[in-house]
Amino acid sequence: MEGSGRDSGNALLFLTDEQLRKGIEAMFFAYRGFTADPDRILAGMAYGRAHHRAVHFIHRSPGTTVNNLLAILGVTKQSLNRVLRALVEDGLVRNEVGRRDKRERHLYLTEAGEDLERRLSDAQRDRMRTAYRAAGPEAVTGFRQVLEAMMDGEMRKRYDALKELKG
Amino acid sequence: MEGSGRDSGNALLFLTDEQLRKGIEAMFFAYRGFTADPDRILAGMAYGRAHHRAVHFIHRSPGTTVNNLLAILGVTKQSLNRVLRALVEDGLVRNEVGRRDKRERHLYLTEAGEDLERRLSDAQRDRMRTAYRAAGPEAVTGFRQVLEAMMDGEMRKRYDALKELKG
DNA sequence: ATAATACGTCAGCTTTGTTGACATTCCAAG
DNA sequence: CTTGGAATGTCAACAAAGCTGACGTATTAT
Repeated sequence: MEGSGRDSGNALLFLTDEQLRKGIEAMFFAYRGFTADPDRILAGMAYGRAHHRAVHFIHRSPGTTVNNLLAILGVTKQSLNRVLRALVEDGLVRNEVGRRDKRERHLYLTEAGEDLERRLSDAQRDRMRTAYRAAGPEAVTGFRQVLEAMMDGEMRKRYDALKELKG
Repeated sequence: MEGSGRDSGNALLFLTDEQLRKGIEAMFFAYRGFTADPDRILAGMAYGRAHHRAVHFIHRSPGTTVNNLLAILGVTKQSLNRVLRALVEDGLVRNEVGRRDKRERHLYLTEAGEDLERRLSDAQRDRMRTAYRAAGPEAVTGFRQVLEAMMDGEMRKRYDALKELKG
């Protein structure tokens, strides 16, 4: 039970097409796992992944505006509005007219919203934690490095902006 | 090379909720980048991500059956059939009745199919390569370790099965 | 002979994205 | 104060890609 391929021969072996393909497939299958648990929770209710994302980022940046959320999620306002309307109607999200700029709507989770967020992120964090623990701290560092290098320019900015908030 | 583990205080810092949240968000934004380039290519044609996935796995395992593909992609046959029909009609995928079991249809890419596959995977590989190069070989190892630990059981099996093919 | 498997297909539904058009509210510049 | 543009909300129509359920047809297995 041995080395399972230490790439020690060629220093650039990790850049071969084969290695890249493996990375691509790993990304595909892993993303499945990444979303599987929240998806299961949401399946029963009338919600989907889009609702999860909205709830996540509102929880993360309470008081964020619709436009902000739009840019982070990278969808159209019509698409987001549908999701947001459902969440507001169901009492998970609260809508507050801006004090300084009354055109803006600031978004907050209600208690029920925070409850759902917690259920979803607990499930997702559990999987992430298990994966992190199995891989170890150095692997985690590498994981994050590769992911950050893989982001699109615009998304990378958003990610960095988020990092500054609580990071 | 073992040195990682036992910094008494912070040894488990990578398992805090904050660290896990960062990982979750990195995964979200990175997946955006991961699919962005193929999406752009496919946008013009009448194809989408589903066609890309089908083409990818047929290229990767030529002669695979419909059932096989179904299990790898984790979708219903109706959903896959819609995609496959379009690809066959457009002459990108070839359909061959099984020699041993005539119920099975073995799937192959035509030359046009291989062309598209190459265009798509070149784009995706380029981004992956850039990310790999920026992060370095050790980061890549960690990246893969975390991803593999994040997969669902069933998907993990499929991923491992694929690995053995060209491993 | 019968049951199970592999595949295709029809019909209908859901989620989540898209455009385009249009109204409202409001800030800010002239 | 008027007006242009920004931020938001909403309507309608549509598309991609998933789903369930039902049914048909070869083919293979029992």
